[in-house]
Amino acid sequence: MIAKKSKVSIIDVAQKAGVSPATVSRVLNKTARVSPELTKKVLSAVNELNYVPDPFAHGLKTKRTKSIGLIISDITNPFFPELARGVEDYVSSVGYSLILCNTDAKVENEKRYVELLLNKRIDGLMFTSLRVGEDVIKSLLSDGVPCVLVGRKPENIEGLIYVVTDNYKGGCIAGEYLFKLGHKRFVHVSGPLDNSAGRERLAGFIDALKKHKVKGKNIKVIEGDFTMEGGYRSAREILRLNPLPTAIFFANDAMAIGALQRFWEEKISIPDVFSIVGFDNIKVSSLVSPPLTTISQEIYKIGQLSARELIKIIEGEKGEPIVLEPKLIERRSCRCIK
Amino acid sequence: MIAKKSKVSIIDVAQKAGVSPATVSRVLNKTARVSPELTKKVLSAVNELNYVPDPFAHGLKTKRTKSIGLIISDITNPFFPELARGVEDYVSSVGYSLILCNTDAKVENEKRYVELLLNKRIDGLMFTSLRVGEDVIKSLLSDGVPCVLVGRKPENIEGLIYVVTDNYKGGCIAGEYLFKLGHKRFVHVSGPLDNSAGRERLAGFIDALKKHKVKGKNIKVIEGDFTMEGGYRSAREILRLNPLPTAIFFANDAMAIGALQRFWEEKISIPDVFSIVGFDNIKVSSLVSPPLTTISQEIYKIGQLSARELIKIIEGEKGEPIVLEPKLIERRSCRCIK
DNA sequence: CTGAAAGCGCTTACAG
DNA sequence: CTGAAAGCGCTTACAG
Repeated sequence: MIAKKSKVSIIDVAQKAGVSPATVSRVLNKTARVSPELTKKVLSAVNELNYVPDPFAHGLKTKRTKSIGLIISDITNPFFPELARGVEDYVSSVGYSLILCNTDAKVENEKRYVELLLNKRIDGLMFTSLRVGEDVIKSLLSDGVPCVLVGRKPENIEGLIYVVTDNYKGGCIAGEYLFKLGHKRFVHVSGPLDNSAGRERLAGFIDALKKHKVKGKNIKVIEGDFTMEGGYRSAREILRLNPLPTAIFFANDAMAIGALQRFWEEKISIPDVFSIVGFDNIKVSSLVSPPLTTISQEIYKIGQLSARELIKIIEGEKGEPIVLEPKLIERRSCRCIK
Repeated sequence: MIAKKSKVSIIDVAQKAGVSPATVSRVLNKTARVSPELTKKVLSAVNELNYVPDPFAHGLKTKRTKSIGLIISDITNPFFPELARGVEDYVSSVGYSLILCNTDAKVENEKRYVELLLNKRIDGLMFTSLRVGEDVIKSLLSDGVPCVLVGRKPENIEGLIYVVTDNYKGGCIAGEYLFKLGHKRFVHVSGPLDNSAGRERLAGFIDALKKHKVKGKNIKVIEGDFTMEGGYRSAREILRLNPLPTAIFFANDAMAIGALQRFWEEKISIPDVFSIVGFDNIKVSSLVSPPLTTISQEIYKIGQLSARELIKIIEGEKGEPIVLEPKLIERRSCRCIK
C-alpha cells in the first residue's frame, strides 16, 4: 500500500505508546538515550500507525530538507545524464532527493537557482559549472552552505571540496598516444579557457607533445565550448587550415561527435584523413562511427563520489577532495601513420 | 548579491511596516484585500529587509512545497534528458523545482519513490513509466494528489491527465513508409507489450501493412524493452531469421541505435541490407551513422506541456489531455528497393 | 532517562 | 480592511 497523505501526528504516536511526544521525537531522531522499553513501545506504535513525521514541522526546527541541488548547464548534454544518475543513485540510497537545475551556463540562471534553492532551504549544492564566480561560492561556504565542485578544481577557494579526473594527465595521455601513432601536425579543440578543466587538458596535451620536440607551429589550438554544436563549427575551422593536421584532440566527446558529424557530411573519412581523440567516454561515443577513441572519465562514479562527499559535509563530517585517473580507451577513430 | 540564509521573519517586516504579521502575510500571498497604503508599506519593508518567507513555516500551514517529482526509468536513456529539460524549463519558469527519480522501471523503486515524495509533501507527480500499476495511481488520484502520465494513455483510469504523441498513427506512418519503399518482409522490434505506447506503435505498423495486403508471415514481431542493450540483442535475433527481412521498424530510437551498433560490428551495411526506421527522434539519432530515419515526437514539448498541465492541476485548475502528432523524419537509414 | 512547555515562523478563522 | 490569537507538528532546552 502506498502512503496516503498521513494525518497521524507525533501526538497520536505518543498516546498510543503511552509516552510524551518528546520521547517519540527522541527515539525517532536518536537524539538522546531512551530506555529500551519505551523505545520498543514507541517503535511499535510508529509502525502500527504508519507514522511519518511531517517534514515541514521537522524542518521548522531543524532547517533540513534532505534535498540537494545539482546545478548543471544542460541535462541534454550527454555528459550530464550519467553524472546525474550517479548523484541520484547515491543520494536516494541515503534518503535524500535531487533537484535538477539547468542553467545553460549562464550567470543569471545560475544565480537565480542558487537563490531559489537557498530559499527552499536545500541542504547542499553541487556545482558543475561555476559561472556565478568563485566569490559567490566563497560567501556560500562562509555562510556554512555545504557545496561541492564537480569536474574541476577550484582555483583559489580554500576548503571547497571537489571531485575531478586528473585533467592534466588526461591531456598528456592524448598527446602521447597521438604522437606515438606517428602524427606530426596536431589540432586541439579546447574547452572554454576560463575553465580550469579546459586549461589543464590543453596544458597536458601541449606538454606531452613538447616533450617529444613537436614544434609550436605544428600544434594549433582552437577554443571550443564543450558543446556538440561547437564541435561541429570547429570542424569547419579545421578544414580551412593549411597544411591540414593529421591528428585532432577534442577536449570532450561532445565536441568530437559534433565534428564527426560534420566530417561525415563532408565525406571526409575518419580515421583515414584525421585521427581523433575525445575526452570523457560518454555512452554515445561508442555508438558513433567510427567509434570514438577517447580519454575516459568515470562519470557515473564521479557523480556518486561527489554526492557522498556532499552528504558527508551536510551531516557534519569532513569531506575530502578526490582525484580520479583518466584512462585511454582505444576504439576506431585513430590510425597509425608510421 | 546572493541571498544569505535569511534570519528576518515576518514579524520584522510587520514591525518595520507598522502593521501586523497577518497583514504582511495577506499582501504577500494575495489572500485578502489590503489597503493600498498598507500594501505599499509592507512591500517596501519586504524589499528593504530582503525578506523571504520560510518555506517550512509556510508549508506547515499550506502543505505546499512548490516541487514536483519526475519519475523516469533512467536519465541515461537518451529520451529522458530532453523530456526532463522540457519539464524543468517549464516548472522553473513558474517557481517550482523538479525532483528527479530514476527507477530502472522497477516496481519496488517506483513505490519507494512515490512514498518518499509523498512523505516530502511534493505537490505533484509526473509518471513516465507506470510499473506501480494503475491501482496506485487511482488511489493517488482519489487522495487528491495531482498526477500526470507522460508518453502514453492510461488504460482505464478516469480523469488521469496525460500527454502523448499519437503512437498508433506513428506506427502507421512507419509501415506506410517502408511499404512504399518497396519492402516485402518486415520485422518490428516492439516496446514492452505491457505498455500501451508499445502496443499502439505495433498495432499501427501492422494495420498499415495489412491495409496493403502484406501477409502475416512476412511480418515478424520481436518484443523489445526500449533500451539500447535490448536493441543490440534484438539484432542478433533478427540475423537468425530465415528469410531475412529487408525492413525493420524499431519502436524507439534507442533500440534502433543499439541494433545499428551490432550491425556495424557484424559489418552489415545499412541501409543496403536492412532499411531501418526508429521512433522518437532523440538527438543522437542524427549523429549515428547512417543517420536514423525516424518517427519524431516533440519530446521537449511533451515535457513542457506535461509540466504545464500538472501545475494547472496543482493550482486548482482543470488539466486537459494532450495528443501530439508524430512526423516522419527521413534520413539515411532506409533505401528504396523498387 | 523522561515530561511539560516554549518556540520554530508562518496562516487563518474570528472579531471588530 | 485590520489585528490578536490560536494553531500547524515538530524539537529541544529546562527540570526533575
